[in-house]
Amino acid sequence: MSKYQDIYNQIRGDIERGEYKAGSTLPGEFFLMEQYNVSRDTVRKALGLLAANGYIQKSRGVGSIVLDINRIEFPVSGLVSFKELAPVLGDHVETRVIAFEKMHPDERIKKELELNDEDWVWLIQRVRKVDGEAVILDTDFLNAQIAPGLTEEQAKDSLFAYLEGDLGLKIAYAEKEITCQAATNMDRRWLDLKDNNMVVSVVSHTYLEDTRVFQYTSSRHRPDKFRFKDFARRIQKA
Amino acid sequence: MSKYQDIYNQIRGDIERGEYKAGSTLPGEFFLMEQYNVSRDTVRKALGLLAANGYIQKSRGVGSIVLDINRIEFPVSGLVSFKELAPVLGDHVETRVIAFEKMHPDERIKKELELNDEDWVWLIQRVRKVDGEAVILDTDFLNAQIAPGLTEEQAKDSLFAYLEGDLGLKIAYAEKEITCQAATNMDRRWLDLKDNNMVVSVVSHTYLEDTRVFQYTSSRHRPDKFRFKDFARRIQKA
DNA sequence: ATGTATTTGTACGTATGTATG
DNA sequence: ACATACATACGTACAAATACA
Repeated sequence: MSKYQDIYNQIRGDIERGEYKAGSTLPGEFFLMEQYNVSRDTVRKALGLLAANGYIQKSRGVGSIVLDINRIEFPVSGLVSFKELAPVLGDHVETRVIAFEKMHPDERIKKELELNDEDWVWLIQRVRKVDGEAVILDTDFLNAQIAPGLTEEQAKDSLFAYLEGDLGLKIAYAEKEITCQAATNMDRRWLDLKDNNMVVSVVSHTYLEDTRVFQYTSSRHRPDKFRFKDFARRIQKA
Repeated sequence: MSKYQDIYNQIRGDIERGEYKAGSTLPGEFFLMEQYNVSRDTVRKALGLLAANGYIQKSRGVGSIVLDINRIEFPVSGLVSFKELAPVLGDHVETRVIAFEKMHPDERIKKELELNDEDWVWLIQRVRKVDGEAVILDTDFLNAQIAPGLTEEQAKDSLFAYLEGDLGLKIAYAEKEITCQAATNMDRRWLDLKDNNMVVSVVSHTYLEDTRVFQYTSSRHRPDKFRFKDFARRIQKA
């Protein structure tokens, strides 16, 4: 862990614990330099992370203003695994693995994961229950060349933990697309849809640091249980 | 415009025009220093912007790899006004203003915009037509203390252009929440919902650089025309 | 209205660390 | 073992926006 990440985590903790209150300004950069005994560059990198993640708003001539973190609740946006998200969703979260097999990709998956006919993929389907109701149906395709020794236990626990922790892979970024779609028979079979005839579809491609796609996921949500929160900064135009 | 923003825009243009091809690596930081005759710090700030916006993936010991920008199409995520988004949505985009008045806020709006009883807000309702179909119903509440002289013409054109251009306000960030909801009578009255009985709701608070909320918006979309794209980076854990 | 201090932003330079190939 | 490339961290100087006396 680098110095600026340490300082980021410390200040973030201070904000989350309310030691820096929403609406107040943080100590200035030169003060923080002394407090942490680092250069201004290091302080500014830490503050940059805080700004990017919605903890502060920096303003020239004014200072760094602490934002109201309660309003944002927690990053349901970003790139976070279901397991990491679970504490936010509620107390009773379960995952049931309904399919787990190694197979050759069909045309669609070959294209999504940039594979050839002779390559292998893992197909993993999981139903997520929150408070006893099946509300999310995840279908994952993983490049099996990248994660050859995957087990069903790991799929039930957390794919990300296995890939990052055990394999040492670096998950870098993802593209997601959210749309609404008519419920399919699969949706009706596995989800407690009640009288909903639509689902919210979140399709994502996940990439490693070397820019290889390793995961293609379709996540289908019961609409009344779907919620996506986003924190977006305005990009200055030319 | 600062040097690093210039360089960001130039390299971004080169990527969008295909002069740097997806999968290739950009020239190294030291090469770019010479090419643009700037310091490494300046080059790295430009590359940092490119990485944050999904144009490149930086990798230590390897270089900065150009990502496939066609896949992402264009930032439907982020903080972008409807007018700025229009070119992406299609050729025939119209806005009709169906309500425009200055009023006192009710309890709900007072809370959302952090106002008092005696304050004023603008209520603006707009229907967005894409290819002849009414698919989005926007309801905006604006702090009228911040934008006193707003006109219906400006509301029809672009609120952001007025606020940033004419008033010189700095729009900094927004929080958005996406959910699905049952269609209301208002939705059915103004939108071409066909046989949809739900809408996708995007509720957002928009903030100025001094962290004042100035806009609270409810944007209701016909589900089959709703699409949200997101580019998310993985945050390294402690 | 003016000047001064404060605060963040930009830009430059240098050195060393770390991962990759 | 070596060269290459990005990452971190230190330093300095000045610019630009804001706040306040």
